[in-house]
Amino acid sequence: MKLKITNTLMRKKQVFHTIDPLNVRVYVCGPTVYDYAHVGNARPAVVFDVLVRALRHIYGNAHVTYVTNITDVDDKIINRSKERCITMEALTKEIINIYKTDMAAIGVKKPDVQPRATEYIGPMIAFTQRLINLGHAYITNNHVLFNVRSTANYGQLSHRYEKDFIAESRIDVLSFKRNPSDFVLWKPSANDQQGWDSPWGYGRPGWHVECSAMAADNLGETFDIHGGGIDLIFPHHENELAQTSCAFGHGTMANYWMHNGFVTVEGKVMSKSRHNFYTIRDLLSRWPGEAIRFLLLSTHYRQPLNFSKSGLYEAKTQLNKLYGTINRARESGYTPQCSLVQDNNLVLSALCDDLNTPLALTALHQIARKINIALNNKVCDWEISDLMYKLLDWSKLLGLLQSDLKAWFKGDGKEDEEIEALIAARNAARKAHNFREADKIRDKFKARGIKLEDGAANTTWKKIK
RNA sequence: GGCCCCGUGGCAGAGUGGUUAUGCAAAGGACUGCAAAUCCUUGUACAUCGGUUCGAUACCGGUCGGGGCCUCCA
Repeated sequence: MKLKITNTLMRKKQVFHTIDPLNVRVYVCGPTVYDYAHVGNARPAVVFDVLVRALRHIYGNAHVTYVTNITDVDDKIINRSKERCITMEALTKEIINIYKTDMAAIGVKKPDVQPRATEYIGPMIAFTQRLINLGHAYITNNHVLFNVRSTANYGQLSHRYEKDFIAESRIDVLSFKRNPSDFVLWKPSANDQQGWDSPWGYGRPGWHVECSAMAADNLGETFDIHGGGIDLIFPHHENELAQTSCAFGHGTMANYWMHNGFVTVEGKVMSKSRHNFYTIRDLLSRWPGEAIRFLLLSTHYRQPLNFSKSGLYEAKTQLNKLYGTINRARESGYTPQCSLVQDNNLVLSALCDDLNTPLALTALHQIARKINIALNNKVCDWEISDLMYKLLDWSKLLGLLQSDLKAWFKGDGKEDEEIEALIAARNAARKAHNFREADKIRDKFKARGIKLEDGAANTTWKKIK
């Protein structure tokens, strides 16, 4: 099956051809670690996690290299650590730990390499020196600046050209720039600021260099896919592309550029100053990570996504239904078993069409319905086992439905005994036709968010809140 | 001013030049002591105005509405 992806560089959907099928290489821009991850950080993490799962499925687990960086050199970090009166190292260590924990909780697998900018200062200095030597960068006022006029292709990714916006530029430009579009490769730091010694004095790298240096170091001078949020197209990715292609003399840095759409929160623009944002950490205290993941995948990655509590509720409901189907089949004595019947993997085919995750989710519902119909009709044992297998197996591509059923429906097990005792009491009342008492007990369960299901043989329970 | 995206039934959200997903919610039915779960059925949606076409929600153009980016800001 051919994977098709929308390439921002070409502005169209294209069939993906890898440079090397034995080593498919992907780089995605990660977070700047000065604050807790929010849903806007989580979207690219989840989306590209699914892309990488699909690539590993197609090319083989060992034949994909996935790199996402962590930006731990940044003015925001400097400022935040001052505010909190802690060292930058303490701040970034804390935030990185939280980030990794939160991403794991929403099912994001660890990338193969997760380099930190501070670990690559040497390569960044070398990279900058290389650009100076090749005449693409110049030194002025203790800064090293990239000269955008040294390459004819500047603007090819964002389709943004100097002539178009220079007159309307709202931002004051550094007076010593040769051209307003030139950007910083290295800038001086004050003595009390984070910095490193370099041929141009004590200072720190500009924002864009880190990705060029780390991508080249880990993936080579050109690689397959470069991803990130749509806001990164300009200037970040445009500048990375300019630097890398100039430094190495290849026309391009990555063959395919993919960008995920923006996230709004409860219908409004996500804004830190207006306190309109959800951190993953907060959400996890109320909702399963899988519901967060499900919601993020229920909209196509290039579309804008509105992240809302009601959306989370529906995501949870849908997961309850899917897990409920597996649970029902298991309670009927079936186990997942792969049959010899070949079936088109509908999740994979949906993902191959530019990562159509919403369509992939409907494939899950389709199988669930087939299982339920088969269970209702009590026929075809092997078919039920086969469908169960497919539901669970296909879901792996999306990173869903891999949780333990008991954990999903019944929590940590602390209440099990008490609940079972109450159910026994209720069933005794039912047997005695004391339905008023039986319903009273069920109402109590309902108030606790526990749903009872009276089966033919026994009564089972699920937490639904 | 420049570049770009979006507007689908009560809600979420795919897709397609003609047969009109999927999920949630709602209504009816089967089942059940009552429920729940599940299955079945129902609702004829594609901002607006033109154009192309035998035929457009889908292609093109205008309009209206919403959103993003435009240089040290991630």
